[in-house]
Amino acid sequence: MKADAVRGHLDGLLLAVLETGPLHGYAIITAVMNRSGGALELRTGTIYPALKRLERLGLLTSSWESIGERRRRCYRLTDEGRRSLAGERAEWRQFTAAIGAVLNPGSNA
Amino acid sequence: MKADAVRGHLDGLLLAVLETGPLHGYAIITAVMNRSGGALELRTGTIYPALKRLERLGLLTSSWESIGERRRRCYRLTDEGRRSLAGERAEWRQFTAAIGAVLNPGSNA
DNA sequence: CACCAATAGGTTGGCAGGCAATATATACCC
DNA sequence: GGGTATATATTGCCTGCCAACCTATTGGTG
Repeated sequence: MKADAVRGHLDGLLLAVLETGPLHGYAIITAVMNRSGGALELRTGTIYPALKRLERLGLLTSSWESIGERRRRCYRLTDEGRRSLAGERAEWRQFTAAIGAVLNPGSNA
Repeated sequence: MKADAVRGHLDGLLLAVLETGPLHGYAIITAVMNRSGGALELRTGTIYPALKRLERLGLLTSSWESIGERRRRCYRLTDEGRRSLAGERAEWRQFTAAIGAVLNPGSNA
């Protein structure tokens, strides 16, 4: 997978892996990697600023969690985030339909 | 469709609409728009530099065509371009599979 | 005839946004 | 003590598409 591949679709990915329950940053990276079968390897420089932005937009909330001396920032979806995720999914369908139609005309896939 | 949507997939789109025969720039724009059902409206500032780049890479050749006083630059796929198109299609499948798996887990679509 | 929309080709500057690089710290195993 | 995995975070860069702009021909409408 070429670098920069998730450009424009990152928010949806982050919201999607948080749908089933709160996760911290590092777990989000591994979740995206596992779900994509290893194809998508997000970097910290990619997700931390993005998570911050999504929180500022009200789509996420975060809170510190302590495991002994260890600290994690745990992110969870807000209701607004859930609505936004639905929108991202709809946009994804339209996007793949549009590009797919040009790239593989007559495949109606 | 949000602006910037084709980011990273433009080359494939251009190669795809040229697959069935040579076209000039303006026709490429309308071809992409029609095939996508009006979803993708490319700008001249998007395609002309891209076509130039693809020609430099050897994936296209171009030639001037005159209709009376009217001039058109006609682009056609090279064999290398055809091979590249096959690659773009393969990458597109992998890309949609990866993002789709994260966005809609368990849908195996 | 004047005017406008459609057709046709092109350039330039800007900027969003993901990435590489870098930094820090704890936990665990050998 | 050293290496790897876990965990968070910032900075600057670069890619690449877009908006805005420009020129010119053609054809239709009032």
